[in-house]
Amino acid sequence: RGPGNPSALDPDFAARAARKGGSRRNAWGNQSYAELISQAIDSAPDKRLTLAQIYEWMVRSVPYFKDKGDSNSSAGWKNSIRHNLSLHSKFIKVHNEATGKSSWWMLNPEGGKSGKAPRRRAASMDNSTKLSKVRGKKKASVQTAPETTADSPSSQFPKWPGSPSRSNEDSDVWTSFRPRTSSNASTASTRRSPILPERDDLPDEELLPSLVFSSASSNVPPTVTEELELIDGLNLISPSSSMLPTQQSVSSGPIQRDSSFSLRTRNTVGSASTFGNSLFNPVDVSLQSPVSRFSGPQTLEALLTSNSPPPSDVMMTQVDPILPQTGSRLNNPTLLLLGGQATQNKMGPVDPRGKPSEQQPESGAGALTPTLPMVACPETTANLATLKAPAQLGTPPLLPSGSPAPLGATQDRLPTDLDLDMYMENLECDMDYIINSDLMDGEGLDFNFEPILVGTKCQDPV
DNA sequence: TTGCGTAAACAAA
DNA sequence: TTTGTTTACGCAA
Repeated sequence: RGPGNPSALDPDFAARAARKGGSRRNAWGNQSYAELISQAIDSAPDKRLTLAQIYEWMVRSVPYFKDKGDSNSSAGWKNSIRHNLSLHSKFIKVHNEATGKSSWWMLNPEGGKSGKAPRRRAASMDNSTKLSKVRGKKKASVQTAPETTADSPSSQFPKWPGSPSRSNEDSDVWTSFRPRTSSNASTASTRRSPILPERDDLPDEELLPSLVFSSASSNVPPTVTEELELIDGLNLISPSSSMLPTQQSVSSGPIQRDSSFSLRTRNTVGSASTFGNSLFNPVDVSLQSPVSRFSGPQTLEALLTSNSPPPSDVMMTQVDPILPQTGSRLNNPTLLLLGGQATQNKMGPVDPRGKPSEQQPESGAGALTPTLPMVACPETTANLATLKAPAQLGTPPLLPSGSPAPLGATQDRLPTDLDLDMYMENLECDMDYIINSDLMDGEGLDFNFEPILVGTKCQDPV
């Protein structure tokens, strides 16, 4: 594998190499593929292009590729195009509802971490690498029955296009999407297809909450469903990210979607202009130095103590949603988590999935608060409390060996891996609860349960 | 070491 | 076949 001798396989290599002596980095100029693709997408009226359209743009707009549109000579650079699209988190794939059409490719409003997707073979086997490997393996082995069962998470996502109670007129372009990474996540970045079945590939800390919401959203009235979808979207990037909303915001921008999600997101973000004309720069700044958004004691204090919604734009933009393994990113969610905890008494149950980073601002906006407690298992809340309380006292008995590195207001900061553990625990509880008290009961999924009863169930899930 | 270009394996549509 | 993901390699800065 791999090109031993590029010139042997790349007929343009010589020409390119020849020009390297000059000012050109590549045969077509100094722009990288990623930059060209960005340019192509940016030049599109809708700020989105299919792969084929990107090809077309290249052939049309880049002299070097003008005579390389035929399949004979295009394999190489098209492969590179695809490679770059997949590789860079700055590009996001958006499901194209039109049948037979390939996905839309858009620019990640958050800049995609200055291009590189977080799942490359950077450090040897960091979290992202592990995740990607796991995901890759799963993809190869699992990938089962996407969109099959009625109650599978996927069955709910097709609703996204129509956005139940909203306009359907644009359903063919309504593109539910998620960060590839998540990445999400995500995560992991990853990056994931908008198709929900890929949630099966999510690491547990992401999968579980997703299932929670999926189960809920597929069994609630449309209006509530929409709310939950919103949360689900948020949750996809949880426990700490805010990418999806941002992307939603952008997707609703150029695509002109009429969705409460996007509207709310805009409101939450504070100003859609954040991702308006310049899709990268404003957010890039926050990405490059996310902590700086919190460096101000006022902001931090507000996060930790204020009952009023903190600056929502901070909440929605400060975290890098794609790099859950990024320490700088995790710091913020940790703070946010604690911020949510700090306001727990005032605000009621804390989302067990540890995403007060979304909840808090949303609660302030009154948008999500009613729905979040629905899946908040009191036990997990209790666990959270038991975990958090000592931590807040500066004695983290349940903490892994990591040192919290207390400093000032951040003395509550927990080790990042603890965060994950906490998520896991909380999520497990959610799952147990959902499975045992709802799915197994066969009583339908009524999430409008009483917290007290829920607490009982959670205490003894079996 | 990192970013980039390139090739290629592989899978899904 | 096209699209998309991922891995691997070599090169240059």
